[in-house]
Amino acid sequence: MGAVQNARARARAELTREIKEEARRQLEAEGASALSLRAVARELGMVSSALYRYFPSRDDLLTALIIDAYDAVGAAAEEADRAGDQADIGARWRAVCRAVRGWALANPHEYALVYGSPVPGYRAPADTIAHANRVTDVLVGLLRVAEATPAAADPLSPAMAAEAIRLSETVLAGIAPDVIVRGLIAWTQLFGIISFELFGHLVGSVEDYDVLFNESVEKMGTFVGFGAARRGVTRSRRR
Amino acid sequence: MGAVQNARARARAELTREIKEEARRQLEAEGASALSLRAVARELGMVSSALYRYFPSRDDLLTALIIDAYDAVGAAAEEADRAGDQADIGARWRAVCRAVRGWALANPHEYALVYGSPVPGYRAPADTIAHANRVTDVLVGLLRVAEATPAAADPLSPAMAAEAIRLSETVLAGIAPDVIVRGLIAWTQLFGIISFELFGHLVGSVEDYDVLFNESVEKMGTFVGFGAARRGVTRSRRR
DNA sequence: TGTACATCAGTGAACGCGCGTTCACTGATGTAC
DNA sequence: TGTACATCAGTGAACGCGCGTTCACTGATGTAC
Repeated sequence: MGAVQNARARARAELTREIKEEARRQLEAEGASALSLRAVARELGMVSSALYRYFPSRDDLLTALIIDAYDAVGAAAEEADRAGDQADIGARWRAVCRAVRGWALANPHEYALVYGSPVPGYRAPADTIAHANRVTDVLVGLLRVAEATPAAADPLSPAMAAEAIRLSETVLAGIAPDVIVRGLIAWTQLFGIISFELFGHLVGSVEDYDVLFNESVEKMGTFVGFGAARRGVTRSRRR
Repeated sequence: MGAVQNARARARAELTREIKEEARRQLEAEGASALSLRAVARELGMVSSALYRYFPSRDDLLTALIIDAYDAVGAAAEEADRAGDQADIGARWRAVCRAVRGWALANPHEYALVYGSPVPGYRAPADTIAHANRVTDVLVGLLRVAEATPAAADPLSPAMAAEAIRLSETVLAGIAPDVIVRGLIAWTQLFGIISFELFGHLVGSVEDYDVLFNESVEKMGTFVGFGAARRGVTRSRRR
């Protein structure tokens, strides 16, 4: 257990990383279901059976990639959230949305791996959940400091109110029910528009996806109740 | 070219339909990339090479399934739109949204086939576009009769306004720029929330997805500007 | 510091599998005269 | 209505391929005394 074994351990960690990197490269080229242990091994100049020293099966490699993807998008969102003025909730919302989309555009197949169709024949193990929650928790952090909207103007249905109140008393403690619901709607919209862009469903409508995305972020930010002075901020940022 | 050849042609059409049906069944079981000509043939009691009389390649079969899926969701939306009071735009929006979700829940793998991650190694030919547009056109029809919102209260960014004006003068003639943008946002939200539900990203938040979906439809309907008396209608429908 | 032993990474062959596609063929169905 | 010919659906064997996983093995790296 001295420095020498650490050397072996370090070599192991290094190769594990390289395997995942190569697997990620193949993901970009072919998609998740085409990911092949043999091809990864071939590319690394190893024999396919050697990979079993690092991952007990193909599915475990896939799981590792999924966890990495969730971690990457989560980290991107966290970083964007921390970067700016913490008091400017509108700016934080914008930054988080852009970070998620930026990561998705830079890593389209990893995005598809976790937010697209589930990989056929693959069941995600429970330990992916914590990693999936990282990015969600960033939104929850924002909702916690969002201004409560005048709910009376547009009340929730009784069933929805009951659900939202339950959440606001447990996992989402401290967030107004109306804000929870609006947050969920904005959150699904965010991933909806990113998926539509990535998967080609915006072709033939708008031409400049940046412009549409930014507008969408603005309007949904207002919808949730992220700040009022947002317009001015946005305008000055845009120029 | 008499009744007799029609018999042969009918047999051909029948088997073509059966092949697609079986393929769809396998889609449900395994996902798109696992769709196998040999398995389809096996299940139909044919030899695999016989399928080549009906589809020139596996990709062509996949294309046929994609076209059918787009047609099915499009038809569901059209029918829902036509079913109710044409003057009640809010009710039509609700009906269309529920029809899309209903179809998606009933045919999750077909939904994933067209709205999930693109199938690796497969390029959709151009003739799928017309079918993809069917469901979109239903939304466009609604936007055409939506009340223009008081745009001055929440103006579009200059770049967005330019894009939206271009659309309102060409493919989306007659629809106010602000309504176009809000329609796009609501549309991506609709598919975003359906995808999140189907792909398991709502697990751990809300429990009753029906309730959340309906609330989302209400709020996004208001957002776009589909009717003002919607609340009353909704409430009475819900009971 | 030196030696005996244990751990571990990587090899290479093999198993058993399913896939898409091609091709020459048989026999049934339809057409023309 | 009957016959010669053309069209078409479906067969069965084969090609060439890649896959995940197992297993007995070699040799290098690390550990204990």
